[in-house]
Amino acid sequence: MRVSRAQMEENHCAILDAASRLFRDRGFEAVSVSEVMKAAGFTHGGFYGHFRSKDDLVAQALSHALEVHPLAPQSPDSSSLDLDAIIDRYLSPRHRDNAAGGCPTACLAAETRHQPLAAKRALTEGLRHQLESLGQASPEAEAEDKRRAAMGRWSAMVGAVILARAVDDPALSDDILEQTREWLHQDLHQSLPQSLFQVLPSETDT
Amino acid sequence: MRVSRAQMEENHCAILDAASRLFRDRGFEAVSVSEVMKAAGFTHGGFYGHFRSKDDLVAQALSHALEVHPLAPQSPDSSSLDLDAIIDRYLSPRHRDNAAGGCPTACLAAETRHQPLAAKRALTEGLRHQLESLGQASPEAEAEDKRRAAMGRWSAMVGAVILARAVDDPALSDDILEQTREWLHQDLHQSLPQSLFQVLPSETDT
DNA sequence: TGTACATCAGTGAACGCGCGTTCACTGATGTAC
DNA sequence: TGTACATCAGTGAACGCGCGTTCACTGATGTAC
Repeated sequence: MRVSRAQMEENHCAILDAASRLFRDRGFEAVSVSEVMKAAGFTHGGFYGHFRSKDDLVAQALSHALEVHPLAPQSPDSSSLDLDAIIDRYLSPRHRDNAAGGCPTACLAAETRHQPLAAKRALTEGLRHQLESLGQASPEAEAEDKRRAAMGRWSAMVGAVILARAVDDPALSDDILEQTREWLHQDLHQSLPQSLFQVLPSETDT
Repeated sequence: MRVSRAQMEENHCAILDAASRLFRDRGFEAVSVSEVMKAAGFTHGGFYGHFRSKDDLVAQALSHALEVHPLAPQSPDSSSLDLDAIIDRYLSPRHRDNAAGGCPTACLAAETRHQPLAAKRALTEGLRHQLESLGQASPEAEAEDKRRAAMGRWSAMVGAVILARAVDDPALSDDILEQTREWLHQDLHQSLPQSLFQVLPSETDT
């Protein structure tokens, strides 16, 4: 049952797609090689024609997921990335409930701590891009402030989705998303007129 | 080799302590029942005299860890919980590098998504306490604002530690902790003179 | 362009291994007298 | 208080199971002529 080279590449991609979804939904360890192959439409035997090991699949699937899943939808006019919209989208019940199709970082970053170097490297690379995107979308004036805000906001976004997913009580889960969302919006609109706050201390002194 | 009732309770606690450390260090799935028993100083056979299943251990160990590990050290004068100090402690390289003895939420919240109800319930309960503590330590005036800030800050703290631990590059890891720390401090000191910002808009108008 | 054959992507049975769990056994504890 | 015995916490061999991985095989693909 040999298959054309183009078909094989397509199959490889199909395996990565299936793995990416299954891993995000249930974690690296809970998903078996056989399950991934079955989800992609194959039997488990062919696996080692595509990957050296399960660890190799984990690293490639993570990298694949992070490439395919950009932080923000590429808008037509690329300069107007709306940070408010990104935050609302990310911290929505819809995203929380759709782990399989959602942000790989929120699903897999914590697990990646226990994975071999290659997976960690893939996550690190993806994280750099996410921080870059978020930094570009930040209203802060200085590059240093953009970077700081990107790291703080991204930590809060990822953390909130992780906590909202782990919690048993739906009301608390919704609240974590909603309050973190509003807290970030508040911070965002306070820091918009950045120059104002540097004037403030002298004003209060007089 | 029967053992006194008091001794048995002590042993039960020793197993929970061992499990709590091992789970935080390497995750629920990567640690076997045998390993936990060995670390506690026993053989694996005795396990089912203490727990109904591994799932039961997971839930009890998580609950135990969250009880033993309070968010803030109980200071002598309990009203002066220093939020700055809590943030610095939590987002320190020392905490990042000491997962086995660190905050259970940062280590296990993400994994708890894949665990049975009992574990989720334990985490939910622990999270409520952590949010309560953080809310009490918050400088915001209104209860609603305290709660919102507690959720936002806690998401950022947990998220930053998770990301810092997952990343391969030590410089980036340090940076995530440091920038998130400073970002939270900034937010904290901006929101301290809360009443000031309500006056601000009218002042800028004149 | 058509034929003959080597290549190799995918199949499915089989492997060793470590997991969670069970159970007959041991011997110190707790208790009845 | 001292003795005889039932209880049961902990031991360690054994279990079935699913995992990651291997390999002889199949048959369509790619190629040499």
